Formats: sequence, structure tokens, C-alpha cells
Amino acid sequence: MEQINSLPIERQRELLLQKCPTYLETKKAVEKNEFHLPPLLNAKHGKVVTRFPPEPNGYPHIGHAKAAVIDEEYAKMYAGKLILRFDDTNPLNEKLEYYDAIMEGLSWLNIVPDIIKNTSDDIHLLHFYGKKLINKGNAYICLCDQNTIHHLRSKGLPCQCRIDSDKVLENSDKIFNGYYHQNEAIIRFKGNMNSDNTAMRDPTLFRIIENTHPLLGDKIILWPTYDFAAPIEDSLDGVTHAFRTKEYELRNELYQQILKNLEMRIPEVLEFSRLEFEGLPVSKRKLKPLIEEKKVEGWSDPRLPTLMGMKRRGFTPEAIRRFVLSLGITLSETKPSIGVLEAFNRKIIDSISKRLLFVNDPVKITIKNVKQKEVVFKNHPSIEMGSRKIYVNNVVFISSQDAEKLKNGMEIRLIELYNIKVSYIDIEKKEGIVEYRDNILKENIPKIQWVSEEDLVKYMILKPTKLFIGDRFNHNSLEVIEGFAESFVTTLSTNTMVQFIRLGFCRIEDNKSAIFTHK
RNA sequence: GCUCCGAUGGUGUAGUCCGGUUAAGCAUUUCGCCCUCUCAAGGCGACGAUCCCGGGUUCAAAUCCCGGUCGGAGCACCA
Repeated sequence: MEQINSLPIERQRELLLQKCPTYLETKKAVEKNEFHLPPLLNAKHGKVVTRFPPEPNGYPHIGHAKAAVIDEEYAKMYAGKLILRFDDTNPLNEKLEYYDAIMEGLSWLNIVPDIIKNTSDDIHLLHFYGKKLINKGNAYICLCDQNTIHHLRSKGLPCQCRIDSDKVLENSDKIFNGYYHQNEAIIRFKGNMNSDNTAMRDPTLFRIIENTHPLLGDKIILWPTYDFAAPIEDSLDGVTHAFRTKEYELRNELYQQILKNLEMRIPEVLEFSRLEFEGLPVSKRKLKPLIEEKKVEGWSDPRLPTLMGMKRRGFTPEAIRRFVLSLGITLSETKPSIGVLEAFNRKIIDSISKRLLFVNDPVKITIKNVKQKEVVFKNHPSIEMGSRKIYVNNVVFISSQDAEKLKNGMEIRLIELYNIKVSYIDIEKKEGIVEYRDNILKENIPKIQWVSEEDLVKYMILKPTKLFIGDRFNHNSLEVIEGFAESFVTTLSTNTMVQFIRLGFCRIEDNKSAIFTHK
């Protein structure tokens, strides 16, 4: 062994090849553009159950998409089941419209859960397990006020309620019978008040919230916290692998302890980092003011990282899925650039996007000595997507950016039309005169897009850019590009993806406008 | 403050558990070339990482050990 090990690596390899020729060939080639999640521990084919547990307290965003895709992908990978569970245990935050919004978001992502349920469906069960925990001496009723609790928790000291918890048992009945009101009493887990893990310092399991719940109305006032509901529900629902974002990491001990005390099955819990794009926060705290102050149009504004916004921007669910999978389930906290998502999206929409002509800030070009012409324009350069006819008399419009580069005597080609020679151009007046040259394809002359005076509509492209620069809202985050498009755009329905030649991919919004997706 | 977690090219990651098939794979970005009546897509190629730093163990360390640094998270009657 010593001898072999001390040989140079090349020699070791030679010897290895002689003795065991297959050993060095086991590495599989990585398929391009295909990303997979790593295998799961303790996962049996057909037996994996995952769950996506959003709280219906807002519109779903890219962060939800990441969690949902991971949950679904693992369920699929092991031919298991995916549960969608609305984690609706705080009537202060939840609204009916958000349940629907989340459902819509998922269906847009093509994620179809096998089971759909609400944590609130199991409220009586949750109460039952709460009582059980108290009876076993693993939880107690605490009557202290919040400041006291906070104070003692930070010092690692128990309160009198805890100390007396074995003697004072009647409070338990009282809290379940509705004797107490909001802020008067809570149920706490009997953890370890001086644990290093602060999540174990007797966290709250139930509290009283006298608000109307979107599903249960006013019937219930004693609501479990996430810390209690999540492990119980996961265990009861048969979840084998529970994924959550990494800020819950320290709660793992609690999660397991609760189930252990109750002698319930403990699922595998795994964490992944939150997903947020650079310059595009996901938090309601940052987004809501934008909407309230009308800086953006609403939750479906194409600048927003909400699923509705991203859909409107022209991102495809398939691109989002690939993107999420390419991220993996790492714990490292990073903010990927949206450019990666765009790259995935581009590859998907390229093959379904018709190529159209649009010019912004149009300059009127009169063409001398030319006859009326009809061009047949292919809808896609390499894929059979039909074609359309465009009539051209002797006036076309080109964009002023292109016009600026023109000089007298210069020869250019109007894409798919013919070559012209510039005889006069005035950017200020937005006009120019050119001569017809010929219709021979030449390699070294500029090719620019145009629209025919005979066949145009006024059109607008909304171009989203960075929402925030640093910490500040970018007031120029929605650029408006106005110009002319060929009238063919008006025949396309909302949501159609197109590519305006030399401009970029856009999603058709209506007869008058489109939203710029990306280059 | 205390506790936990992370750190691989410009960016996102694979590999780290079980040290040697790889001085590092993939994707993206940027740049070339080919293709193309688009500044798109496709094809080919290039640039780019002494794997946070310092020390140790070992014939051999991105991978193991110790000590730092930087970044993030938790410490709610939110989830």
C-alpha cells in the first residue's frame, strides 16, 4: 500500500487501468441544460410525500415558486405525493382571495397537488394534541404579559406560571373553553429556558386571536402557532420529507421534540435558502408601499417578482422551473441575477415567438423611383409558422436610433424589402428621402427594420427595468417605448409571445401595447 | 450580545459526508468564429477559480482537524 501510494498519480492510474479497467469509466456524462435535484435521504420510491405549506396572506411570488417546484419535483422524482396545505393559523393575516391567488399561481406553474387541504381543517385535532401535551406535562398555560415573557426568555429564566404548572391545572380547561381573551393567556411548550437554542426557551404553541377566520369565521379563537401546527400536520399528513427555508433551521429541535413528546412519527426536515433576485425584493414590507403609493400598477405589475407579475412580463413557467432546479437546494444565501432566468426563458420562447417589425420614435422615409410592392414576411426564420403579406408604397418608417447613423449616400437594406440609398435625412424633422437601389442581398450593408405607411398601427412597448437601485425605488423602472408596429400585431391575442426584430422578446398585452420581456 | 448556518471563476451552482478517476464539471455572462435578410436562437471555440485566510494531519486536501475573517439567519402571542 505504501509503495503504491507513493507512486506518481499517472503511474497509479496506469496500474489501476491494468488491474481494474472499468473503475475509471464510471463517471456519467452530465446532460446539458438538464438540472436535477440531489437524491433524498431515506426516500423510497413510491413512498415519498412532500408538502407545500404557504400561508394565504399575500400573492405568491418567486420564493413560493422555488419551494413549490422543489416539493413537486421531489414528489415526482420518487413517484410520491404532493400536498398543498394552506397554513392558515393566523386569522389576522389571512384572506380568502389569497387562497385563490396561490391556487392560480400553482396552476400557472403546472403544479398539480395530489391533496389540497388547510391547516384550519384540523383545528380540533390540533387542540386535541395541545391538550395531550399539557396533560403529559410538556406544555403549560402562561398568563404573563409579553414583556415579561420576552424579558425572562432573554435571561433564560422560567416564569411563575411554569413553576406552578403542575399544580395549577384548571387554567388548561379555561383556555380551551374560551374563558380567556386575546393577550390574556397562551400555551407554551415546556422546553428548556436556558437552552442555547433560543427557539427552545418555551415557545408559544397556542395564542388567542379573536379575529374572523376566512374559513372558520368566529368559531375558533385559540389558534396554534406555526411551531406547533407544522410538525403535527406534517406528521399526520404522512409527509416524509418537509422542506422549508433556512430561517427555520433552529426550529428543527423544537419540531422534533414536539413530535417525540407526542410519540408521533418524525418526518425528515430539510432546508434551502430563500430565493430573491438582485434588486428585486420579495417582501411585502417593501412591495406593499409601492402599490399603495401607486408607484407600480398593482400586484401584477410586470416589474414585480410576483407570479402574476412574472407571467405578465412574459416569463414561462417552464423557465421558472428550470431556473429553480439549476439553483439546487443549497443553504448559501445568494441573490442570483435575473439574467439566468432570462436565458432559460429565451430558449423556450424563441421557438414560439413570431418575428415582427416595430420602430420606435419613427422617422418618415420617402422612397423615390419605386413601385408599390408586396412582401411576404416569414413569421419565424427557421420554424414553419406561416407568413404574412405587407404592402409597401413609397413611404416607410424607421426608428430614429437607426436613422441617426445614416449619412447621405449610404446604402442600407430594409429587412426583407430592398436596398436603398440615402439622399437626405433630417433627424429633427423626423424625415428623410432615399432612392431605391436594388434587391440584391449584400453582406456588408446594415439591415434595419421598418414599418410600411400602408400597414401600421401606433404601438407601445412597456419595458420593465430594475425596480430598486440600492434601497431606493427606481422611478424610471418602467420605460415606455412608443412607435409604430405592423398592423399584424393587432391580430394577436393577449399573452402571445413575439420577438420584435432587433429589439427583443415581448408579450402581447392588447391591441395597442406589449410588455418587453428581455432581449 | 448569545446561538446556528454559509463561503468554489463576473454570476448561479456540481464536487465536500466516504481525501487520490478532476488543480476543479455544468449553466450564465463577456469575447471570437460559423450559420443567419435580427443586436434572437442554433453550432464551435476562448477568457475566466492556487476552491475565504492561516496553520495542522497525510505520500496525497476544495474535501479531514484546529484557529481566524467575512456574509446570512434566529432569539414574536408571524409564518
